[in-house]
Amino acid sequence: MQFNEQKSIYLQIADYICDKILDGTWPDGQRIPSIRDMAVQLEVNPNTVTRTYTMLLDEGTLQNKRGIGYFTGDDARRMVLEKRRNQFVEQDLPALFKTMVTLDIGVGQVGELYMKYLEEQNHEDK
Amino acid sequence: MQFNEQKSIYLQIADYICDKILDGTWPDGQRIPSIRDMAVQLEVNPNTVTRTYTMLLDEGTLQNKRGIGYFTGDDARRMVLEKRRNQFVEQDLPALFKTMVTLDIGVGQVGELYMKYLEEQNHEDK
Amino acid sequence: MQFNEQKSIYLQIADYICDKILDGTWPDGQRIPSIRDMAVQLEVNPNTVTRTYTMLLDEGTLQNKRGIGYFTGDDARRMVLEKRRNQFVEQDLPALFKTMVTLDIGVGQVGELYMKYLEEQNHEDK
Amino acid sequence: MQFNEQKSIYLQIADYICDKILDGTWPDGQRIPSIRDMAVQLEVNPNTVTRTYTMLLDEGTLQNKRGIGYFTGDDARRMVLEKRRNQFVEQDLPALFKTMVTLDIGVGQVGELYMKYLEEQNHEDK
DNA sequence: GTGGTCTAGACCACC
DNA sequence: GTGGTCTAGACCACA
Repeated sequence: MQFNEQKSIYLQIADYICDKILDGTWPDGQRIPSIRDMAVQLEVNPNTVTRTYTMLLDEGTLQNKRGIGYFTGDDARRMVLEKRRNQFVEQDLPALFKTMVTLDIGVGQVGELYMKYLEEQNHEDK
Repeated sequence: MQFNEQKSIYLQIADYICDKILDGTWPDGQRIPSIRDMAVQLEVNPNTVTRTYTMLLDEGTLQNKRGIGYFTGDDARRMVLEKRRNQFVEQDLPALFKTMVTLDIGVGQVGELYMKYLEEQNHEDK
Repeated sequence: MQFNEQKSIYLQIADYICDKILDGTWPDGQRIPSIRDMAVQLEVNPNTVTRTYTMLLDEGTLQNKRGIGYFTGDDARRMVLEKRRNQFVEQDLPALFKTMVTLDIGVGQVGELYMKYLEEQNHEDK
Repeated sequence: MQFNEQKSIYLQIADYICDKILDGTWPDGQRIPSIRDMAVQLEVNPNTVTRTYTMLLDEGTLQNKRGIGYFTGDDARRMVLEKRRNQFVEQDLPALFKTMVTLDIGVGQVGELYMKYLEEQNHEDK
């Protein structure tokens, strides 16, 4: 996996896991790869994965059954969705709007770029 | 000046300077406060300001006359504008779009929130 | 390590590292000493080494794996060679030539001095 | 006048003056511009010119007649020539030779570049 | 363990 | 006065 340089790796792993939960790859209560497997797969240090799992455990996004492994939480999908929605509306959007004002970029232009984006995604999926 | 905890101080100072350049407070080629003055004004260590100035010097946003002081670059405003625009179009927007798709939020809703944002700004300015 | 007084220490450390890369001591992609180790070894402050490493990182001569350490770049040797060659051909030689003209010293004399230099080096190596 | 960023301005002014002495523009004992005039002409701070003049005064390259002005020394040309020759043979050349060895550049290549250099100079002079 | 950042304070060359 | 460099020491996030 390719990691962004501007964000901690353990947080990027958390995003990766939440993506899987959101898109249905890992339904609520599903077992997820062990720390060791995940570390091998993502080519990172096991300590880094541990850090991610611990954080998501504290949030309730993951649960741990001793000696068996890690599982998604029983209400994981809803929680992730809500967390992201809050983050989006309260943090990301205001910052974005501020930039739009500074750069004098209107909603119209953003809308056009969005259409272009959706098109590109479609092409890639095919 | 109040600094955000999530971003390095020296980067926030850089943003602060670029804001000044963008809004016309410091036109192209204008002298800006000396390292010491800026440090006193922002209540940070001179070394931290030095770091910011050096970075912006390397970028070309600032220039430097020995023994005299730092000045905004001869083409500073355009450079900052372009830098921010690129950042917005190539980094911020794609991230936004990805989130919109994941959270199933449409352009319409974002547009409404934008209107609300502009309104709030208006109230604050009054 | 002994440092020259006429040049900044951090630049001399950079030269030192580039020498190691050029002579094959540190092949491309090789891990180099940590900032702390290098600082102890060269008897300078870690901040000074940090400054060197950061500069070479920006150039691409070094690369960096978070939490692990610094490494020579994947194409470090070629880059250093080219950088030095450019410096030589575009800066050093023209300055030399200008002086030769001013002082009315011909290629022949320089050639003789070069031979003498090579001889001396030979004696020292033995 | 355009100044190099890597060398102090006052030293570059000294070089400029020595060049004038060497090429005969200012013969031995000739009056040279006042500090104020030189500063205006070179677009630098008078203090900087003062520093240059003082240094050259100490060396004997310049002399000062109180209330009248600055003059080249009575033996200025020979002194400058000797100073430069020593600098060249004892400092510049060895450094250059070392680089040549490192970069594996031979006398032959340098000779060719020298011919090219002389040619370019000829074109520029015409 | 690693690097990244920040502070405090000092000295220097330079304009 | 200006910036450039260096030291000392500290704290933090990260792997």
